[in-house]
Amino acid sequence: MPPHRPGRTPDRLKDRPTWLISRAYARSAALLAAGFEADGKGLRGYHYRLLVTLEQWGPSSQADLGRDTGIDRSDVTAALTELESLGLVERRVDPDHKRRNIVTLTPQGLDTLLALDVMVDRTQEAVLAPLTAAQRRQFVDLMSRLLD
Amino acid sequence: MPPHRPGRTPDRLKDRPTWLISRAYARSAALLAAGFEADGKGLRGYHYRLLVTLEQWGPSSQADLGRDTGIDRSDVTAALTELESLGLVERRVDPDHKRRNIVTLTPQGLDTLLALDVMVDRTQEAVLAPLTAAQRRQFVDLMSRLLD
DNA sequence: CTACCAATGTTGGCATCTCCAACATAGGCG
DNA sequence: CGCCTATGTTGGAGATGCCAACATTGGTAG
Repeated sequence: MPPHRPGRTPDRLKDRPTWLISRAYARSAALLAAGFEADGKGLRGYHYRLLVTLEQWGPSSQADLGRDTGIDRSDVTAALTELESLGLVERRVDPDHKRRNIVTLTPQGLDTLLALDVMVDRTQEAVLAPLTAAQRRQFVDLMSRLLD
Repeated sequence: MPPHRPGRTPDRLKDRPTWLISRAYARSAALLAAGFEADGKGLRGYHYRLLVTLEQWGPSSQADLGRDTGIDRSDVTAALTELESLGLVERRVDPDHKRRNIVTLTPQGLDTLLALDVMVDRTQEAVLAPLTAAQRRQFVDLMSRLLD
């Protein structure tokens, strides 16, 4: 996976945040995709985000999962169907609000999440490799501000 | 355009560089897409990257353009065909290396590029809005290091 | 209480970006 | 001369992100 062999990056681009962000995303997404691929269960970023969110806040509605993960309602539906067919989550109708589904993480779902965590952490290391520890802290700080 | 109303971002995600990068990319890409859309010529990021690169280094082969922009050869071909049909670039066979195309920016292509530059610059401002001037410099510096 | 409005889950579709495989052609190099 | 590589092209694929439309369900304003 050769993410942009640096040919000759034009001046107009090389300092533009949108360009830097898009290049960093390309690299980071490729590394993550390779990690998920190596894992072999056919899961992708959307599934991981959903598992993480369920572990953090427990049973949630699909709409909440969408807001928490930044995934569109329709894509939440599709990803959950896949997770459900793998036995990693369960869906049931909320008895108090019949229009709502309550999604629950299964024990197998938690196991899978913990295994993926290891891979994801290794990927962070690979992405941040060029930075010192202090620079990494700065990076996380600045990126967090950017998303406020 | 509501890019991730911050529902409740899980702790596992909120400090992970890959997560931050993907969220920043989603926002930045959406802003850029809106800008291209408003511009109305049906151009997208690939076209802009190619125009910029041609302006910077003059006539180039498609393979060089691909390396410079991080765009796959096949996608360069498609995007150039669109730019050519709009009269923004010209393609001709290199007389010295008949397997190679030399791509040239037309005057209309330059005009279009300059107009897009204005929009793209405004977008940088929108993306970096939450940061101070000093933080913006830090951000560009750290992101550049990340891509070395 | 009723009528309207909002939220939810679902289906289906679309655009962009990225990458890959295969092919024919043309040059370079042993 | 024969092999290997670079180039341009075609066709395909997957991941991400969005949007529209719909039926259902709840809440709320009148």
